[in-house]
Amino acid sequence: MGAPKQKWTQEEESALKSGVIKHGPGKWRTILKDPEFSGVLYLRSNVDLKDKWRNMSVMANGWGSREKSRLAVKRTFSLPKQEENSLALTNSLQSDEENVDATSGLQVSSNPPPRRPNVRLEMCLFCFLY
Amino acid sequence: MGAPKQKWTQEEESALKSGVIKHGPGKWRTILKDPEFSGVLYLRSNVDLKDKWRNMSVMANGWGSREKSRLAVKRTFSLPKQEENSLALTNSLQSDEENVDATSGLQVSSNPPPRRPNVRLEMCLFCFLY
DNA sequence: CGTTAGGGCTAGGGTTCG
DNA sequence: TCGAACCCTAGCCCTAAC
Repeated sequence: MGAPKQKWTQEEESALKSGVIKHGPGKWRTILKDPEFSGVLYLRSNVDLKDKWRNMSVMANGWGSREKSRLAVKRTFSLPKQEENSLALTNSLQSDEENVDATSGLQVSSNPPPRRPNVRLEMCLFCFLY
Repeated sequence: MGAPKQKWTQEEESALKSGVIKHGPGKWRTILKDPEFSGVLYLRSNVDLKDKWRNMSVMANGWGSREKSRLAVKRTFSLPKQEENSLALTNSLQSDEENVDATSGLQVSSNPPPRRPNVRLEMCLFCFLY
């Protein structure tokens, strides 16, 4: 196989973070085409960016489920209405509850509506911490 | 601790080998779901299959009980050529030239593997020798 | 058509057990 | 000490939805 496994370098991670801060999470293609990052990420696909961001986000909140802590923190919470470019980092982060899958009501905010960019809390959280 | 370490039986090993020959190495889930083998391997996971195949391959290469100095077994022979994947068990290891990244067809057997991921040389070798 | 979100799978390193 | 069995998870693939 020509590409055994392409590990992410520090530079690539940084570029990805910067890209997310600049364009917002979910804008993988946009980040990729941004001349500011394309030099570093030129051998990554938009899907790669998405996957890497997912991994980074997981690490950012759970920090290693080394142990047995079945955290399963499936925060499917979406942030209430928010624009692409400006990440609402000023939101208060609700303390982690034992949220049992939010199939029940428990909408975070007053705007559960049609649909939104699907910005997960952990992503913003990571953004916050980076 | 509740996990007494389940040693592989001869039947299981045979089923695994047959599965690899039929579906190709790397298709652990496929092998596991194949009714032909699921009866024998029903208490193994796809990861178990992968791990067992790794051990078997190592032994087949003779690296097993001789010197651990072979850290260089970091295979992935970066041979400029192909030597990629060839589950051409029905014919000899074909030596076609293969472009680096292409997802060219090249189906080998009548059972077209939609796409063959990494088939490492040692695996084929083992397959060949078994 | 192109893109993204999310689930699923594998590869490979690491760890445990015998 | 060594090796087989098992765990962890980054990276990658597949698919649906749009």
